[in-house]
Amino acid sequence: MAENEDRRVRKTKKLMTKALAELLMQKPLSAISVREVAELADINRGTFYLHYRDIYDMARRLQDEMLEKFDRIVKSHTSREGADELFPLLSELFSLLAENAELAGALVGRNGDAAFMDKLKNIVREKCLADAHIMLNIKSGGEFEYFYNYITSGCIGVCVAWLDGGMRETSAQMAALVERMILRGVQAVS
Amino acid sequence: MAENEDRRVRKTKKLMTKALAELLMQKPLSAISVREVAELADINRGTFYLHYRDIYDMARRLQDEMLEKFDRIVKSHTSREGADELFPLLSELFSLLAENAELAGALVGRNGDAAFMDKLKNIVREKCLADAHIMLNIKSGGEFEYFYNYITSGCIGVCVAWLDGGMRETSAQMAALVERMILRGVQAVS
DNA sequence: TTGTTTAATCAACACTTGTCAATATTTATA
DNA sequence: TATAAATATTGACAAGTGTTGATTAAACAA
Repeated sequence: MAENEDRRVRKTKKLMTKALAELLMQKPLSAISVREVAELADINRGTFYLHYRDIYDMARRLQDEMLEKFDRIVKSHTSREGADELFPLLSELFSLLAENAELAGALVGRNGDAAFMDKLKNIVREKCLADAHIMLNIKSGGEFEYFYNYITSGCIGVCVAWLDGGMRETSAQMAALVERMILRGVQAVS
Repeated sequence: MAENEDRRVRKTKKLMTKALAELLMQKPLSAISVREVAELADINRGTFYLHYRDIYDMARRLQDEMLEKFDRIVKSHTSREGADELFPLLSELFSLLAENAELAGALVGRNGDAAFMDKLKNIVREKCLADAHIMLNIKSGGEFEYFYNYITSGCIGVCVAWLDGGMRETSAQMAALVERMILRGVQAVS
């Protein structure tokens, strides 16, 4: 038991997830039927109901799994003294995205769920709130809101572009790029 | 045009909302069908689709409306100098609940949506974040998280109890009660 | 008040949903 | 390997879904 779940379960879920991700690239969740997912995943429709209550339930649970992974990484990079280096954190996050490129792209893309992105932003917000006074010289207060919205929305935009463009850069390259943009803005490098 | 919508639309939506609220008191959203709502509201099932895409769409939009009203009230009580009196704000919020007792009770009750409550909390959180240093002597930092979670969860609990118990107290009484509990704790009054 | 616009109803439709019991298959493990 | 346990498949079912076009009724504006 590699993942605490029957191999068949893992396989089935992976197939269904891939199918949902593909469909989400084409149309919103409300227009996707269980039948479509099952058909595209090439599993029996009844099998779907062995794992999820309905399409919305499936989407919500996949979102939650992603959020949890995301959160775990962010939290693991909170050193006791306050802030730590940005690069290792970003690097891990981009690796997470790369490992789940299809799903992540779908959740955050054209037909993504705004509520999901809000939750993502809030995780980053917590992190910023905790580190802002050390990591960056932001005084908090009104400025902080703009600061964190800028970073989170900007990052999501960059991630979408990266996933959309076929992930030509490595996770490390992306992490370095984003770190630089956060800390120094978008001035051209020599 | 009293509300910028055809009177028939207002009537239909009110009926559907009431029906959904009643059903939500009995079972979770995922177990409620469009047919049930239409039947209980005594409208044609087709009419439902004139207004909402499906059951989830309906619930989400009702939630959003409540959140917006809630937010508007909270924001309207942010004076320029920072914090203002707690009582008038609470009073308005309890009036809002009273005006929408059925729906509010359903959204926040046994079969309520955790995500909805989270959003509610976040509105209060913003408010607290803005006023904490003046309104109360909280130093921010770690304490703040506990502080605001205590207040928000506590308030939701009180509201559920109030709506559940048939709203025997007036909005003003509830506002006064909650204000006292927030500022001075739950010591008995003479 | 009258004419125009908009909303609600109704019946019908092909399709999807969620569930079931029976069965077959895969997995873990003794 | 043989066995028990867990998972997936199949086919079938009643119920619910979302949409349509034709019709009726209500609301609005001049």
